[in-house]
Amino acid sequence: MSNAYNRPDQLSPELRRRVLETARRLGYPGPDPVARSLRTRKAGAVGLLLTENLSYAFRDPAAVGVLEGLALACEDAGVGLHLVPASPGREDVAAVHRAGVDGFVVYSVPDDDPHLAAVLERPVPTVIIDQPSIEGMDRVGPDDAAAVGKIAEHLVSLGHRQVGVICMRLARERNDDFVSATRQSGAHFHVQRTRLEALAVAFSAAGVDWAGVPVVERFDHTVDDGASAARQLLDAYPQITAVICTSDILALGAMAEAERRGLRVPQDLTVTGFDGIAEAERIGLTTVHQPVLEKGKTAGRLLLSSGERSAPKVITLPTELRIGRTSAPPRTVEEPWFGG
Amino acid sequence: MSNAYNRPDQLSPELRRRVLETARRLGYPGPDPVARSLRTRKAGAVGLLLTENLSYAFRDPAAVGVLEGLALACEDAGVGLHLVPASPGREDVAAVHRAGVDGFVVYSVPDDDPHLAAVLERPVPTVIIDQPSIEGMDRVGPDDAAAVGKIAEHLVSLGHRQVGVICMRLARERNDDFVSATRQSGAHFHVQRTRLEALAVAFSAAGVDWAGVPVVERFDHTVDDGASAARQLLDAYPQITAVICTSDILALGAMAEAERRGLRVPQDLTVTGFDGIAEAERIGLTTVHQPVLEKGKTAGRLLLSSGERSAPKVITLPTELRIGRTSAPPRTVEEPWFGG
DNA sequence: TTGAAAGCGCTAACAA
DNA sequence: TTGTTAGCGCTTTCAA
Repeated sequence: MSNAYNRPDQLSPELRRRVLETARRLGYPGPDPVARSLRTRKAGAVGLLLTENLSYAFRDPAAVGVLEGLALACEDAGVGLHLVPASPGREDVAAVHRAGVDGFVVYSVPDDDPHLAAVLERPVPTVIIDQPSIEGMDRVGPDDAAAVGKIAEHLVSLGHRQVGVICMRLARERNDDFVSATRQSGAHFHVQRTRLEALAVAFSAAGVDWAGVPVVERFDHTVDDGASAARQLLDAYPQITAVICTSDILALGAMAEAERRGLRVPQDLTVTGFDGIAEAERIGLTTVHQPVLEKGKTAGRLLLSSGERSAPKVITLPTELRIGRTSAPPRTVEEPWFGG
Repeated sequence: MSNAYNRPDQLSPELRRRVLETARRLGYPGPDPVARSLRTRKAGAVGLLLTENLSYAFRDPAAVGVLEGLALACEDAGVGLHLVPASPGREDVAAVHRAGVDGFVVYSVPDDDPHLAAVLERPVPTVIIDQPSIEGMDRVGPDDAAAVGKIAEHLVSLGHRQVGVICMRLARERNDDFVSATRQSGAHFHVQRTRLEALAVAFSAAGVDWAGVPVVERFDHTVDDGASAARQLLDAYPQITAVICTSDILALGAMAEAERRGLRVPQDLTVTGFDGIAEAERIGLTTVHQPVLEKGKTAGRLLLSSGERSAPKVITLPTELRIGRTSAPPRTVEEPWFGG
């Protein structure tokens, strides 16, 4: 019987036909996939753990690109992609335990996420995209430090010394405010921490006191939050000549806020992003482009080929500084004894 | 043992602790989700069948919105969302058989899709979004005929009589060309067929001979295809005053082509879309808005509550005509004996 | 070539 | 309160 469905060549066509016809007549709906999975020890699906709020994830083209790439890799391999229900608030880890999958892709979660811990307890291969960075685990992501270094270099060479930073959340607890040095160095999001550290290194090297550089954090990753962060930043530090954002989405918000205040970009204010989403390209945002589709694809392929490896693999994807129309030298300060 | 994991209240905390600790010491990774699913007859996941090419699906905000809504509904219910690997070309239906899910959501597939047939053979509840429309099955979608009727009415009242149509694919076979009457009426995509029929009814009522209205079809759903379709349409029928597109994505392409030809919209050419995606709103496209997020959410909830029903349910979502800056009365033809 | 049976790992019902 | 066992539906091995 099983043979009729799975091994057509192992029995006579005539018998196969008869078996299948009888099965249909009896209302047999075909082999049960779950029972088959139990027996064959193959679920035929890859789990995706994503603890960002879905509404923000689906509105960020960079995240959608990763998702698309992963879905493409799964499609190529003929396996399903199982989105694990998990949101930042919910502590319900059961969904991770319940997921019938052959492996997990973890996309951009904090190092202390309980869902992540649950994934790591599962006896299946796991690939991490972006963060966290865990010793001995497969990971795919850009070289954040180098990428941000390019941005910093660009700004320093333009002459910017008074800069401000807008970053995504640094921990699971909300802090829509300025960030202390402690919070920066203790950030649970590896990507954000690395980017801030790289900025600190680069600007310190240029003679800027990093302790004096304001960093504003936003929990939610939306254009509006980018705008409100820019407002908070510029209200407190109007002398800032460049706003460095750790994502294009936040940078789009900063651009909107600049316009609202009547600041021309880049003449009055320089704004930079990170990711290289289509809309950023369209408006000419100075940013770092990373190949998000490739990131998802690579992670999927890495996971699906993980049987063939023993040593953990970390794949670093290339990034490219894209200088657009939103960065320029800072405006020369009018000397007071010259002006009116 | 099972109780220790699943029914903490059925045994003493002390015993539970001891059992769990011993389990950990022995390297027991927790209950196997597949075996559990087999036993409980619950997979804890919803399947999503989407036979559109992923690259196009993820680039269309209307599709992403549906996906997001569905994912949200699943998250609320604590069940996973299983993307079934299926692309338009691939005839490999096995993935549908292999998916360990408690039900399917089918999103916008042709009525003769083999994957769809495979889904319908599975003994699990199924909800269809948009198409196909199958008697006796749960379905969620807008009233396409009424929605397109509003567009047609709007154009007729503006005075348009010479119109052209750009539509998405009408069958699984590629036909990037003009559409014959037979192909129109025999279209395997219910949504497209309905929209064309509604246009035929409305324009016929306004005294326009529908047989004389050119309809151009595109297999791939991209902005570029919209542009090439507009080119084909306007090259052959330069007298057209309005281009009706069955999606915003196609309309964006038509807009680009109009600009390329030096046609001002709406003075020289009226362009309309369908869906109401954010970018359409941003550029002021005249279109019909449909609540895509709600569509996905509603479908998910409908599926997850399908145990409580017996009669099939068809849910029609509201649509709204949004008149933007891309529609205006046709340019008055300069009478030859007046002009130069 | 065809049929029979063991057992995948779990849960739920029942026995002690 | 705790321990035992049948059986979910399949695949695969082995016997006929």
